Amino acid sequence: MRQVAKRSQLTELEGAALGIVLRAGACTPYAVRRAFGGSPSRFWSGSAGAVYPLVRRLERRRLFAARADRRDGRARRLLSVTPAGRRAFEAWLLDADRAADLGFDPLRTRLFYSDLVPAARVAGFLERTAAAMAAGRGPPRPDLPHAMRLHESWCRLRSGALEEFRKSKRRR
Amino acid sequence: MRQVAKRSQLTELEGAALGIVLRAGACTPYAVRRAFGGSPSRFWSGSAGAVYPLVRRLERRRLFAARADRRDGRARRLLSVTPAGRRAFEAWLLDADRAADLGFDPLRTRLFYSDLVPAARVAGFLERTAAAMAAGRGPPRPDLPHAMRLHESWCRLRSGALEEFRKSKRRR
DNA sequence: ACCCACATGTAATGGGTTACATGATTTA
DNA sequence: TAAATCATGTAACCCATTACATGTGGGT
Repeated sequence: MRQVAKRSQLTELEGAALGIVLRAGACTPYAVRRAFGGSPSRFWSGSAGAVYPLVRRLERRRLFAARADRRDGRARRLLSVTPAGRRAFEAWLLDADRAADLGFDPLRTRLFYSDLVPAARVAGFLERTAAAMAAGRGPPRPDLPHAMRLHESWCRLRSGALEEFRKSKRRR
Repeated sequence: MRQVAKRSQLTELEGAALGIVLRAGACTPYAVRRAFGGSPSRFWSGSAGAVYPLVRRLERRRLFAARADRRDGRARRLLSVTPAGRRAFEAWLLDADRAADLGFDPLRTRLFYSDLVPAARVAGFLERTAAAMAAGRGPPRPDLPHAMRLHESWCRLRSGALEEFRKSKRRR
């Protein structure tokens, strides 16, 4: 899965990066990396090779502004979102067509093809998956109540879908 | 978002491609493209530049076998899955750790940052998104009942999450 | 005749991953 | 003092996207 991005439209990663800096008020590219890395999905890894070029890209497009800061010896750059950046962020977030897209779910993909594998092995797989989901990393940003509710309700719904699938297999 | 793929581990796209050919018994790379393109998510576009090199890759790794076929003038290649291919497919599908990953959902991402946008605009966005999800492309592969059930239950789940979020906003 | 679907591919480009490189500060 | 964390970046690689190129077969 890759980013789509018609000319000048923000990618998912870029939109999220603007959101992170907007929420923080101002922060370093490193903090953006941490925020991505703390996500409960491996698809938001926040690798250096992704984040630093992304930040430079958004600076060139005047959506980020950066100022140097070396209050404590460390040379860091503090990012903030420009007015144009905020407008781009809102346009990205409020795009209902992109929001409606089903996205990409490794569990859904596997269930879709699970009829091609012996049922006994699938049953074991479903059990292990349910366990891994339950044991999965805790909720991201416990400091943000709305984000926690969202994370919880998403996990609950996914577990629900998995249980529904297991029941329908047993019934058959 | 990019594929992860530790050396010799199948990517999501590769696993799904094996699944498509296993289900068809034998089919052309073009049919694999169609299958990807018919997916309800834009993240499975099935572009030529993705599928043809992918097929060659899996041929080199002896997971696909190809034979030429020109029964009706058209020069086509018929793919089949080798025994090693089936083993790789099962290992890919039965990977509970990868299945448990939350994946990548454009709606979830936007809800996560929605507190940064004026509530009135978010309300309109949620309504448009609900409408777009309802009007979205129909279910994929109505010929496969298990796939249809899965698709339906997944859409229902996402709509449920959206409604839950809207209610929690209204309560506030 | 023309267009659409079938069918196979390549080239340029974009962008994410892994791994590496460097250095300061904090903590065990 | 050694390790972890903060902090910034680059280089090689992989792979998906867009756009292009080429040709056949069937329907209007």
